[in-house]
Amino acid sequence: MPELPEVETIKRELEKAVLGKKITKVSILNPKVIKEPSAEKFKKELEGVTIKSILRKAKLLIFELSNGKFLAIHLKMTGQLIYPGTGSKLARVIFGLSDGKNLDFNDGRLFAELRLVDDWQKLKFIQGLGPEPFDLSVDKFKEMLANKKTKIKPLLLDQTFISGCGNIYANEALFRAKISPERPANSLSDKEKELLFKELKETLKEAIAHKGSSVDDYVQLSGEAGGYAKYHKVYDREGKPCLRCKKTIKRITLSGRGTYFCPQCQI
DNA sequence: AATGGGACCTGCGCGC
DNA sequence: TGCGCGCAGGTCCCAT
Repeated sequence: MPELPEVETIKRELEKAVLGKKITKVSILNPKVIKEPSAEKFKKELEGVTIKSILRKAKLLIFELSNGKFLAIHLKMTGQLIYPGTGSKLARVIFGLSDGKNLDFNDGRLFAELRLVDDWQKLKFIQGLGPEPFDLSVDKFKEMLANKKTKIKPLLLDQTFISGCGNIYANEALFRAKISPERPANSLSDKEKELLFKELKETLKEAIAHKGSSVDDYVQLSGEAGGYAKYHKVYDREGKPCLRCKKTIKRITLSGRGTYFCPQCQI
């Protein structure tokens, strides 16, 4: 489900909603989503602790807890955090809080991963992450693309290369930079690399400002939809006219992911 | 080394 | 109304 802007939205809302509150009860409705430690330990070690801070690293949410541990949540495709909880049939873990309300963790497809760990920085996923676009200089970005023969779009989705961008925003950034998703990364001119880098950051920033894109399952912490989907210029617009040149938007599959682009103005 | 396909799962929308 | 199919925002693993 969510990419960097969606996870950032949830992070900011969690800070307002649950910071300083105690987790009084953990109800595990489907233990499949708990990757470590065991479901029993997970419950035992979380009950009674206070939420001290909320962090985000790429698409990973991290709760810093008063017992020195960290709860790391990756929402993957369909994970949701909802507060106050509503007891959806897709709720997999329900955290009862000291304010009498629940924080629900929902996940239709059961891809999401919850981990209670001593040190989030040691997580394999974290160790493999490339830099977020906001932590990169344009020069470094250009240098990173220089030796890459891979198609640019799959490269933008490679979290070990650059982290935080997912399928929607990769499509959007390439459209805005007028670059074909199939171009080998090292074939981009300096100007194109600069433009792509700028558009990628701007797309992510705009998406954060609108509290994310509600496509399929993503919602804000309150359960409300995010507002950015109506500003998408190319994602999910197959068969519709390009907003720049009116040519029909095409959909292809690149490394297994739906890829939308304008065959005329993205070159 | 890099790429591609399948796996992990469930639910939804579509065409028939 | 019901069924089967294709599709889904992410990541990991394995084969080539």
